[in-house]
Order: sequence, then structure tokens, then C-alpha cells
Amino acid sequence: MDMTQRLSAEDWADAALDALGRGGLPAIAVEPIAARLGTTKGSFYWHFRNRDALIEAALHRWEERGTSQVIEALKAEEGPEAKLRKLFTTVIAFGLSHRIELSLLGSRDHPAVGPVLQRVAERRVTYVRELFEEVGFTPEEAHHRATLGVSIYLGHTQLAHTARAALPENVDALITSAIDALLTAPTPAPPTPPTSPT
Amino acid sequence: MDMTQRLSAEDWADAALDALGRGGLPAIAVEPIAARLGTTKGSFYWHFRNRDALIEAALHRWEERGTSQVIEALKAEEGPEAKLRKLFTTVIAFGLSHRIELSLLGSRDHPAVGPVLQRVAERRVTYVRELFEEVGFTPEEAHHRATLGVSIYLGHTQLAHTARAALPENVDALITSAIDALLTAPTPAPPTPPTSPT
DNA sequence: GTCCAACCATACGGTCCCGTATGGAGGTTG
DNA sequence: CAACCTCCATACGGGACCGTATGGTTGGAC
Repeated sequence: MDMTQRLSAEDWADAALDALGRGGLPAIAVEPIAARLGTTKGSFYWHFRNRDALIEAALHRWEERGTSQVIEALKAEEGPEAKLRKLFTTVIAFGLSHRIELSLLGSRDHPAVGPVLQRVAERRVTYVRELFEEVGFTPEEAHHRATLGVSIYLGHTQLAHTARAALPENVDALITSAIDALLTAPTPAPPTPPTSPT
Repeated sequence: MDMTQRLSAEDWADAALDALGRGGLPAIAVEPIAARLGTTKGSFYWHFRNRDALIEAALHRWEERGTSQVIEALKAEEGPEAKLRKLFTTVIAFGLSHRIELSLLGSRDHPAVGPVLQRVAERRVTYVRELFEEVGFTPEEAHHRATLGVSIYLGHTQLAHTARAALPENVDALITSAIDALLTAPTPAPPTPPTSPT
């Protein structure tokens, strides 16, 4: 590491985010992180009020990384369909962010964690839904397809982390074909009433 | 509760499973559960060797409930297609089991949790895959569709627990139409080449 | 009734973590 | 150089939980 003796609040937040990825919310503990940073609690309680403040700082950092930065990175793609394909093919390849997300699921009852997970989930569905609307689907159809798409993404991530052996070899092709189906195929038995054109 | 002063190991395992649903793995703690049962640690350490033994007992109970019992309950349905529909429509309606599963995801690094999650996930994919094969799909196609189906199920559950507001109103219809697509529609761009040179 | 085994209550020491109190070390400013 | 402000090390008390030790209670065998 660095021999810089003076630390900043951001250093502590980064270390907390790192610990979150390794051991979940309980791993955001002051004394272990202090030892890992090569310092003591004295440093921490100068920069932060208490442990909860560190938790919120780490969650805030994760929320930024998981939503805004991803959506920002997609602005380079042209057209909603290209964005959708790029989104699902790249986002599946992430690693650390997923570890943190799965860890947070176990602590969703924590008052600071639940709202973050809710905002992230809603932001994802909303964004994907808007893309499907831009493609040309009705709001209801777009909402349904977005829900399915996000569900596939979340479920696949969960499977990859718990039973990678149960996944087929060519997962990328599977995801691609699923996006194809979501983008092109008309719903066989659409739950929306048939009197709605377009 | 009951005024029966004498408890059994099963009582402790049930209480541990209950605690697991409320607070995740860290909630399987001897002293709090003892207080909840109206007894003391003296009772626990008579029936169990230590806390890890209690954790394994609770996980074993959950694994049984989540796999064998569900699959057993489906033997009443006739034909693979009916079983698939029944499976996905009923399994989505569960509640406590899902709470436990999401909590366990955050503790998948625990040596006793990871293998259980892996077995459960593999058993689910394998079973659904067999059903798709019975319907008439090739082993590869069945594997792909099973992976997608289980992913949709897992992802939907995750969304329902973190951002229920982001889900459309008629979720049942959405799930039904998704199963329809998985059962009937031929894959638009099948990832398996016809000549299979890999 | 006696006795023994199953079962439980209580007390204790140990570990890990939180948060506070307090006294520095080290650079900065006048 | 002296006062000062920033940042950190150390020490302390407290709480939660684990596991052990030990004695007490209860119910059935005989």
C-alpha cells in the first residue's frame, strides 16, 4: 500500500466498499478496516461520526457506480436497440459490483440498505423500460419486457454466483438470443387487451 | 407459545430456521434464540455441539423444503407442460422461503451456506431442464430454456423483494406469457449451430 | 421411595466490536 | 519558537455473543 500516514474520508469509504464486497455489511467494521488500512480507530472517528455514517458513505458510492455510471457509459451507443444489447452484454460481465449486490440482498432489512436497493432496482427497470418504449412498444409492453429483461439479468447473475456449473457453456449466446426474443418476437398471448393498436 | 418446558433438537432447528428468515445467518445466534424460546443456553448445548451445528440443521431443513417438497408436490400434475406451468405459477407465490433464500445469498461465502445454495440451484435447473426435455426439446435447447426460466423466476423474486413498486400490476399474466414463450416459440436465432462443430 | 439419566438454569471467562476520552506527533501560522 | 490546528495512537468501559463448568430439577425404572 501507500506509506502516506494521513488518510481522508474517501480512503475510509473506499476501504468500506472493498470490505462490503468481501464480507457483506457485517464486514464494514471499524476496527478490522482500520487494521487493514494500517491505522487505528482514532483515525476513523476523526473523519466519521460512527459506523452507520461509514455504511451510508459506502452504499452511496456503490449506488453511483451501479446506476449513473452504467447509464452514462451507454450514451455512446446509437439507438435504443443498440443500447439494450450493449447494456445486457456488458453488464453481465461485471464482477465486484455483483458480489456487493448479492451481499446487500441479505441485509435488505437494514434501514440504510433497503432504500438503496429499491432505488437501484427501480432505476434499472425504468431505464430499460424507456429504451423499449423508444424501440416502439406500448408503455405496458415496454414495462413487461423491461421487467422480464431485468429479471433475466438478475437471475442469471444469481445463478452464476451460486451454481456456475449449472449454466450452459455458451451463456453469451443464450443472453443474446433472449434479447432477440425480447426485442423482436410479438408476445404470443399478450396480457394487454387486444383493442390497443400499435 | 407452549408451556412445555422440555425442548427437542427439532424445536431448536425450527427456531433457527425462523430466525434465519427474519435476520439472515447472523440471526442464528444461540442466546437470542434461547430467549425467544423462553429458555437458556443450557438447553441448547445439551442438544447441539455448537452454533455451527445449529446452522447446518437449519440449512438442512430449508434445503428439504425448497427442493424435494416442491418437486414432490408437482407429481400430481400430469405431463411436463402442466408441471412447468404449475411450478412457476405456484413457486412465485411463496414468501418465507424466498426471504430465507435472499438472506442466504449474502452469506454464500460461509462454508455451510455455499454448498447448499449450489445444490438447490443445480437441482432446480436440472429438474426444469428434464421437464423441457420431456416436452420435446433437445438437451441443449432444454438446458437453455431451463436456465432462462429459472433466471426469470429468481430475478422476479429479487425484484419483488427489493422494488415491488417497479413491477407491473398483473405480474401473473406476465409470468404466464413468459412461460408460453419458453414453451412454444422456437428460438429466433438458436445459439447451437446445426452442424455442431463447436 | 431411591436412583439415575435426561434436561435445564446460572455463572464464568474469553473474543470481537463499538464509541469515548485523552494525550500526543507534525505541520502551519504568527 | 510558541501557540495552534489537524490528524492519529492508545487506553478504557460497555455490550453482544460463544462455549464451558457446574449444580439443580424432573420424570421414569425398579
